[in-house]
Amino acid sequence: MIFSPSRPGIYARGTETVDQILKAALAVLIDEGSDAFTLRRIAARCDMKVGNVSYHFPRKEMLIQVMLDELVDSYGAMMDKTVRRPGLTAEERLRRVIILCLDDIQTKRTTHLFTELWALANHSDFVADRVRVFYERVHGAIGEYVAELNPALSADEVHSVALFISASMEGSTPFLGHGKPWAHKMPAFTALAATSLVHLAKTVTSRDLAGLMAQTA
Amino acid sequence: MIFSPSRPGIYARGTETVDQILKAALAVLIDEGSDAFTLRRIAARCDMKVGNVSYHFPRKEMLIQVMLDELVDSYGAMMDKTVRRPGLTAEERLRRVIILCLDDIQTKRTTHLFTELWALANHSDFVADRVRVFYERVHGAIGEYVAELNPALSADEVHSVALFISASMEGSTPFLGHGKPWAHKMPAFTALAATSLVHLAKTVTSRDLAGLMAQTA
Amino acid sequence: MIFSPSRPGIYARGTETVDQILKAALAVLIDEGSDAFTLRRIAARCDMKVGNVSYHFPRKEMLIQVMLDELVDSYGAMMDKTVRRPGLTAEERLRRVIILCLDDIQTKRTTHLFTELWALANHSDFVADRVRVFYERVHGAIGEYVAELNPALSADEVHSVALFISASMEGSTPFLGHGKPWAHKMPAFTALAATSLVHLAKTVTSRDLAGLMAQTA
Amino acid sequence: MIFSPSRPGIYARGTETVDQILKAALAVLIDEGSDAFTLRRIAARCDMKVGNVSYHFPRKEMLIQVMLDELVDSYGAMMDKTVRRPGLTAEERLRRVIILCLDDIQTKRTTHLFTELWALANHSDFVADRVRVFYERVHGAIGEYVAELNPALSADEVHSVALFISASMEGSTPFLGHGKPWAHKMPAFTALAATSLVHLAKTVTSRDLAGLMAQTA
DNA sequence: AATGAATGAGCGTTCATTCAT
DNA sequence: TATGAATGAACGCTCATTCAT
Repeated sequence: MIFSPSRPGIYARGTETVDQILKAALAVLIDEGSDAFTLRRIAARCDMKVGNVSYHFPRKEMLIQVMLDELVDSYGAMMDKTVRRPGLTAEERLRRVIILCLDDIQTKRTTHLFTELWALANHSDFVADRVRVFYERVHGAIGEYVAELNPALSADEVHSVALFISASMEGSTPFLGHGKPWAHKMPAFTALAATSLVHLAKTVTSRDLAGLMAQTA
Repeated sequence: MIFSPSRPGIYARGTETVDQILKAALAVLIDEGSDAFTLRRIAARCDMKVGNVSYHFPRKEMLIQVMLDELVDSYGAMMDKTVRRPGLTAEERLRRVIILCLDDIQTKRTTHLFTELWALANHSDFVADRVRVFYERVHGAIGEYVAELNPALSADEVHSVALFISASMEGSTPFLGHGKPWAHKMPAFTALAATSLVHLAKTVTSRDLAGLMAQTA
Repeated sequence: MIFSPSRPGIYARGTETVDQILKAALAVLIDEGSDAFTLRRIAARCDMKVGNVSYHFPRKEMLIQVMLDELVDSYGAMMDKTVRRPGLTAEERLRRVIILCLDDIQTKRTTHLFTELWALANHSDFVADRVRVFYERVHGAIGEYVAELNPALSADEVHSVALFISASMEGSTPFLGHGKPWAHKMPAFTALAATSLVHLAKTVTSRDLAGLMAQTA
Repeated sequence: MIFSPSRPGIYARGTETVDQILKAALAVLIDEGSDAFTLRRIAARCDMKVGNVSYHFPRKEMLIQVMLDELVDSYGAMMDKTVRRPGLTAEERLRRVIILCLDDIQTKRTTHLFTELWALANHSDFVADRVRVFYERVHGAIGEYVAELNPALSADEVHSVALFISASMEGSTPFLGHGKPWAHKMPAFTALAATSLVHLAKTVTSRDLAGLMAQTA
């Protein structure tokens, strides 16, 4: 017996196969994009036949859902593990989140994956929901530090600041992400982000968040 | 000229039919996403037959290229028109750019379009190039005001700051764009962005941009 | 130009192709049965590619519907043409209908087709409807002669007699139809049917149709 | 014995599992039609896995054969039990057969099953054979009464009359069977059939069966 | 005896593209 | 210029069957 029966399921081969399919599916999405996200390419990527992929995931939709669930979990776990270390000040923790995120954005995996997910979320309620859940977690973590650094802010204001901090980081993806035109400027970007976003978290006031209804036209 | 010289004149942009096709194509991409971006749906959208779309754009790729060229032009023109008004200070202009961008991000058109383009740019050199050209223009404009507000910065530093400002705005797309989970918080986001990014432009120093090599793991 | 442009449609080839497809589809249903009624076999039968069949009939259901509509029409036309001849008595006309039907039942086409349709009608409302419409026509024609031969019967009684006559004939299909075990006894069957059903039409009374609620249990 | 001797005993009809499968298979054929007659749906219907159905019936064909064998047996037994009662005249027995058959035809089971079998018999020798065997039995029973009621007829003539009587009844299936358009007229049909077919059996002559070669066009 | 896993063939359908009209 | 017709490839999915467990 080659595979360890560490997962649910009677036969070890089955759960191993499911893992291979999920891994291959993610790889296809990352390496070839959502246009190429077909059962045939996924099957080819893990040396299987289409029918077998269909056997384990009777609907393509199911494969996508399991894949995204695991993906969001793994990103959440990564964040928790790296950030929630004892003995660090809120400021230091916020700085670490920022650096962690921007480092991660430089990976091909994250650059490609999240741009695909943002696009898919436009027309898929399921993807939109998974993306929302993930960022709720991220914004929640960032918000904790903001609240600690700036106790005068209301919960809603804290969330707005967290949104801004997160957006400032995520917005680097199409500019400085993997393979993007200004990827080489990520060090400067990271330095600026860490400094200015931490400074913002500490100094932002309710007034800054209560501008007039912003309109130009 | 990219197109085969055997059909001269076809791509004159004023042509009624070609314009209809391009308009329909953009509408499909925005309303239905890149999965649905097929010649059939485009043709249906402008009451034509598939064959006619294929006649005017012998390769689907050509349609995408012409469409994107026009798109980038139109976005660039919009920006120029709104921003480059006489009699405004650099600070006011920068503030206006920020408000303009964030307003625009709230439209379905921009929210859907740019998320799609960021994803397509992962695997299409042409899309990547058009996106790059567009943002070069945006960053150039922003950089002008930054340089004026903060003359101590080098050209490269100005560009880094412009990148950060632009990223902070673009990053709002998947969070507060059209139909996104926190769209209702765009007013607070805009107020915060206008205040903090203008402040950043005025106060950032070379030191802020020269942090240690940012690494965690 | 090979084909005459006698049918609607801009190009003659198209309507000719549609005819070929319909002919091939019917041939597959007759020769291979409803299990083999697939686009691929239909296409193969008329030397086409699957995509072309799909082009002319975007949904398989459409192909079935057009095929059945034409089929019912053609059977109806056949019946009308052969039966409604001038200068014949009602009795002679009824006899001719019977002989015509039983002759027709001996063809492979009719034997196979109607047994398939009866089965398909169990689970397809569309097929059930087409079959019903066809037999309404048949029963109507038979009823005319019955009413003339037996003026004492009410319209409903006439219909009941027509149903019986028609059922007596149709019931021969699985026994004496093409390739069926007792096909060789069709002459005797026809003689008996012609004699006894005409006799029935002339002599049946309201009383014969008003038996007690027939139950055995 | 048709089945491979390498798995002796599997086909003992009393086996619980095999019985469940056969029952489920029949139910699928009746309720969903031959299109839906797949191992998957059969397995689902008896809460088994496809593999288990395949284990008990290594070929789908075998399942069909065993199912049909049992089916024909059960119909034959039903007929024998109900009809062969002591102390009845031949005429009364014939009347009972007619009523029994027409009652039975009104059940969903018989309506659906026999229409399916007639169609399947077109392209399956095995089905054709089972159907033939079943009707031989029916025609034999009917023929007994006909012979008794009409001793002047030869054996072949008796068979022809039995065929006609049986066909008259079976032909009601697609018209007045379960869910068919004129199901509500079955009482009148039954009354007419009982009266006229018994009358026919008693009065038919050799001459009625020896018509000219029946041909029209 | 029963099931999970896997395969290869086939299904209806959609696609971009070509070509004659 | 515009369209009907046709093609070949690919799509997600279902099927009967095989085999190791």
